[in-house]
Amino acid sequence: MPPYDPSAYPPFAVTVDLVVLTVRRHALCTLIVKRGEPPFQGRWALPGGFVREGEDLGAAAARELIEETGLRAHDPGDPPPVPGNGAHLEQLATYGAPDRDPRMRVVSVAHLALAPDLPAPRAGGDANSARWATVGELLGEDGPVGGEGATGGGTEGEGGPGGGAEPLAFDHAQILADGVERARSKIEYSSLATAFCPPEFTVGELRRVYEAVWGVALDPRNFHRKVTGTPGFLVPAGGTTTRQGGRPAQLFRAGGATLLNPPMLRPEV
Amino acid sequence: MPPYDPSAYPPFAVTVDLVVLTVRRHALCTLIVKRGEPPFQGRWALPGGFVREGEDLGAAAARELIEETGLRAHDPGDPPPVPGNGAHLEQLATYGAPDRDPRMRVVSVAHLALAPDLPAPRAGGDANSARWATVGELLGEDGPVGGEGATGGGTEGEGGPGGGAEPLAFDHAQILADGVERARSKIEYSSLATAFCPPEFTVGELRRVYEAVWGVALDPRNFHRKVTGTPGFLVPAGGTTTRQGGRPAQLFRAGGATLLNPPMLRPEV
DNA sequence: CGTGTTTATCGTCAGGGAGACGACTATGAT
DNA sequence: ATCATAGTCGTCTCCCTGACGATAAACACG
Repeated sequence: MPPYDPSAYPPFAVTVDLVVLTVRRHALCTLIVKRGEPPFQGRWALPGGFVREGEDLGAAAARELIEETGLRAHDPGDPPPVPGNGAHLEQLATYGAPDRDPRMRVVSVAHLALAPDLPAPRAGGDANSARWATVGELLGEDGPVGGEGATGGGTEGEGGPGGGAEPLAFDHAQILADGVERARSKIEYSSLATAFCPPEFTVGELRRVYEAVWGVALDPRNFHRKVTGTPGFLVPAGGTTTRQGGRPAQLFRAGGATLLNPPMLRPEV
Repeated sequence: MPPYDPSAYPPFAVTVDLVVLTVRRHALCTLIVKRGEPPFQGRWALPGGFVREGEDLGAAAARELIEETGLRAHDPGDPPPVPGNGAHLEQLATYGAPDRDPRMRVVSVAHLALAPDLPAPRAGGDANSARWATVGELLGEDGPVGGEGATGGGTEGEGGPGGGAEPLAFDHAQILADGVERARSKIEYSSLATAFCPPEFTVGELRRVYEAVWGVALDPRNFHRKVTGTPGFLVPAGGTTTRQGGRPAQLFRAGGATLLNPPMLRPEV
């Protein structure tokens, strides 16, 4: 290696971008914000921002998450003290193609956040510049889960009605795709799907999370056997609820186990 | 978000660090280089260097890999045209703690490379400033595989004889640990273990790779049944070899499958 | 040249987990 | 009362895995 040369330290800007996933109305959704300035002004993008001096990467991601959603992140290591409105946050990957930002050389450390369903997004006070979009809408994955699927309801807000919407700014479509794939694969072998649920939830609610993230229908009986039979996955919370209609369901809380062995199997094809 | 402020773009240096793993003498080994200048002068570290202007992150990692080992990286996407001396290379994670480099703010995008056994390391022409070290030696994992284990042989070179050696520079011990864990988990559900093997290899050689990476002993009969029974994992290469002694073994080549379903199960406990 | 050693490869058998699906329970809606 | 909806328990079969016996084909010795 030649001796160090000052010209060997080209300056970079470092940002964090967030793939914030949640499950809303049986569909996997992600938070997007409307860009207020060039480049890509007026286009939708993943939330994010510059890493500050003296700020750790994970801290920058957690700060952005709070700014955009109010969610407090908890580290993957320690179990969430109050799983209430905390989100799982982990590093996803880093994107640094030389031309990914026309202004300057920017390296973005993307993070993945999994959050329970939230009332409404807030974008630093600006209301309609942030929204939840279904992943299928952004990535062109057309394939509803079962009957009505993701395009149901009626208050779909803006965006294209049927087909794919305008693509995300920068390389954010790729980042989103990577984040979704990470989430889809990680709920297979970890208990991370509970991060999409409120502090107390039923087996059916957890199953609907899996169905929304994977985009498949699961057998309620086999799912129930699997999750209740995996030690440490779920612990009974005591009560029951009937908020889904039908027979009251037992309430559970996320157990201490983080790795599922054997894993949940995503149905093939 | 407040309007953009030039002070919000603190300058960073961006580097790539490499966790190059291989299997040598039944032990999982990684490439380390001796630092020639401060900080951590004289200490061992992972190979790496600064990302150049206009250079992609993956390209920088591939360039460093060639500089340090002569190995050409092939992307995970396309199958290696000639699996000869090509290495698997993928992004691992990014490390950017504010104080990880005392000189300046440095964000390092670590990459993981898996390579077949190589004759000898070369460090940009400097011979004895690079070496293969066993992962157990660097991370303090003491637990030989079966009989003699990793500390066998005699030409162990420099470094501490028995116990743990001097810790790696910077946060490279953490990076190495993360890379090893990635490799250990990824050979479970992918055919990546073949990246440790020469272009043609036997089932026994592949089994010894698994044993070295996981640090366990596997049943040869069940392993043989598993890998030969998984479609697309191995394709017969035609010949046989006896380079391991004993009955001649059939030669195989890595098949097209990249994901193993069901996965190879790492024995617990 | 036989014997032991080493490695490869084929078979067998029992146990566990998962998919498919039947049956029953408990609530609200009509 | 009846139906629709959801939850929960059981059963059955198939496949995979782990444990392990047995055979095959090379080499190293005497």
